[in-house]
Amino acid sequence: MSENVSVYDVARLAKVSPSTVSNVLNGRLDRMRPETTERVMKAMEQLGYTPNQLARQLKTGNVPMIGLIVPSVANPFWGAVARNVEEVAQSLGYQLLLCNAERDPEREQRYAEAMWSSGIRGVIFGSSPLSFDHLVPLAHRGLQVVAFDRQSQSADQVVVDSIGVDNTLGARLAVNHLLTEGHRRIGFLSGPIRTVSRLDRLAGYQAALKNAGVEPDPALIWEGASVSAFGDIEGVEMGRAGARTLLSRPERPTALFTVNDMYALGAYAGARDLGLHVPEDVSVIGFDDLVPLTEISVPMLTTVRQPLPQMMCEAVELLIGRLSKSRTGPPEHVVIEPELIVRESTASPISHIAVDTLTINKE
Amino acid sequence: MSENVSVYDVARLAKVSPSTVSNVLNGRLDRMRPETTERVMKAMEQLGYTPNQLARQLKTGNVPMIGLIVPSVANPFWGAVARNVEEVAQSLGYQLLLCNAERDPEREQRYAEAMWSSGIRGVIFGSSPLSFDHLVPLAHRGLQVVAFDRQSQSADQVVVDSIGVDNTLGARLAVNHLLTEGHRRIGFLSGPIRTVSRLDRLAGYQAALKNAGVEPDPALIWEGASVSAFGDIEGVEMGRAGARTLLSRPERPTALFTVNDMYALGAYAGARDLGLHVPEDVSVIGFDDLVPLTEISVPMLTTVRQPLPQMMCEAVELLIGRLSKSRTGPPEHVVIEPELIVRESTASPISHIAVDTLTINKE
DNA sequence: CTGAAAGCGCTAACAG
DNA sequence: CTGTTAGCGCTTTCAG
Repeated sequence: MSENVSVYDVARLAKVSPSTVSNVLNGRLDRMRPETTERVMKAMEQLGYTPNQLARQLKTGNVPMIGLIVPSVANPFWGAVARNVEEVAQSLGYQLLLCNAERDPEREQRYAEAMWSSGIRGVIFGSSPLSFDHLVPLAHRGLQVVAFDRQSQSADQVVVDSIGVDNTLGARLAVNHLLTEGHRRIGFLSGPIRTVSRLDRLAGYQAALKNAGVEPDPALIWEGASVSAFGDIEGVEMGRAGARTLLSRPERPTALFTVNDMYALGAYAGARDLGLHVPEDVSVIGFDDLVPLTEISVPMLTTVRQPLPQMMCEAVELLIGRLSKSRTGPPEHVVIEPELIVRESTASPISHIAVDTLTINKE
Repeated sequence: MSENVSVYDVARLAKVSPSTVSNVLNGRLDRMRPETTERVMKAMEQLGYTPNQLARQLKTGNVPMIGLIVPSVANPFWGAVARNVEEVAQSLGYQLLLCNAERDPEREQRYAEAMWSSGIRGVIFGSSPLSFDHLVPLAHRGLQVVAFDRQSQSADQVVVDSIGVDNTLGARLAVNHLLTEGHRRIGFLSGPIRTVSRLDRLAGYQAALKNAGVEPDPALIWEGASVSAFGDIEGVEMGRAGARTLLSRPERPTALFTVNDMYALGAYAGARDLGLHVPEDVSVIGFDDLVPLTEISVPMLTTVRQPLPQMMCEAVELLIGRLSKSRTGPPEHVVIEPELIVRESTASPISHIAVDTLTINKE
């Protein structure tokens, strides 16, 4: 249970001064004879010395750690995000402090403040709330934030870097695919639309319909109310409920575009509840491309892919660029093109026999 | 970009001494006049003062943070673990430092050391490697560790608290269920069996068979070799490959017990690849009960549930009990009884019509 | 090439 | 009730 071996102890044993030990620690070997280095190293080993990072951090102000605030890592999507962020942060010499904020601005702020006061100077927000106003004070003090899936709006009091796919485009890709398959009554399934990403996906959905001369029917837009605090994992439940509702309408939609893959999988269940088959009776298309879930679902899910590895890599590099002062200037917004991954959950509404034989003309 | 408001600044403004400010900070209000408190508070606000946790931690040695080392949060199971750990740690005033070690002992050790040197004194290991020998030095210095799903063996050089389900029992529950359904050729599907939990599940599988007078056939045990570093998410791929292999044997198994739910879902795919149906042609039973995946899969997955919320709650309490010195003494091993959740992926091998009409006699 | 000394911001005796 | 003081363990000028 030894605790307290300090540079002084090492110094004494090696018969040098503490500052020399510090120099060894920091690789400034050019300032001393190789033999001195040697002696110091040996002493460290003998004493089982480990540098106290807290002291170092207090002194230098450098805390090699970034924060990641997500709705909930229990959601496979955010789990994957965390996994990717950790991977690249690690490779850049940073550790990851993870927080689940459950989309609660207060919690977000509390976390961000706690991070700031433990020396963390950069955080990635996965939650992408509509406004970052609650972060203004911290941002003013110098907290760097990069937002996932959210560009700061002109109305914002604080500008942040951001990274994300073009959600509007993604939604249009999805809906256009459905449209060219021949669908006209296309439902939109989502939970509370309180994030820009969801807003954008809805906008893209509506735009694509209008573009094709189809008037969006508000009755086909289902916006579930979040029930519990455990929110995210329930995309499945919400998707299921939403699908049941929409598919029970007198003139039911022939296709469902969902705000993410969990909702889509839930929609499968909802359809099944009503004795409907995917894609024969109803096409379903998701968002995210949560491999491997999308590949093992039956039928395999057609969805819009967000290339997480690249995205999170960019995000971390953006952030660390700021932290290391190697990047300054106005906020950057990296927007990535999403890709439609066509699998088995979408088909023509006319007949499930002639599925692939229709002439498909891209918009 | 202000950084550096210290207790001294506050003290000066409030016309008190730094120690008084410190006392306010630490809620020792009984040591001063209410009006003094008032003045200090006002000064803090005026200056936008935030206590520097690093300094406090350096001074007191208390770092309210615990570490969690898992194979990969991209795996929904570990994501759920992280989620639960964070939840209760948070409620006990601790934050969570998360690391993906990819089951690599070296990485585990590096992380654990980094944690130690930043003042973290307790970590939860999800990876549950076969041996904790690599942690001996840290444990000797006083690092508290609780292992998930792994009791320390007598041969261990270091004893740690642990929490986990009775994996042997879980496996027996699963296999017995299959046995009473009438299955005799039951396959075991797993990735590398290098953790006690997997070892135990295998043992339980074998024990249950023997108990029923069925000689375990080594040819029905499939132990996939881990391919990539991204390991865990690939349970699905491995399960698929394993199922294909086992189900292609001349006398193919009529049921598959998999080491976890991801493998089970992969097994679905493998069966499908061969034109086989679950559960008509082959029963599948998993482990973990990854809700909601198990409930939206088709068919819904029969599996052995690990009650994560309780388990992680226990784990964190165990750990924080040690950290706060409120618990001392020999290592504790909390073992929880797993529960068999029967859904739709298991049926009698004889006929898929008579499924539920057999006389079922529990062992 | 190496050492002495002054803090980083906070806390905790111990005096007053 | 409140102030003085001495560090926590490390880094970093600045002298030797």
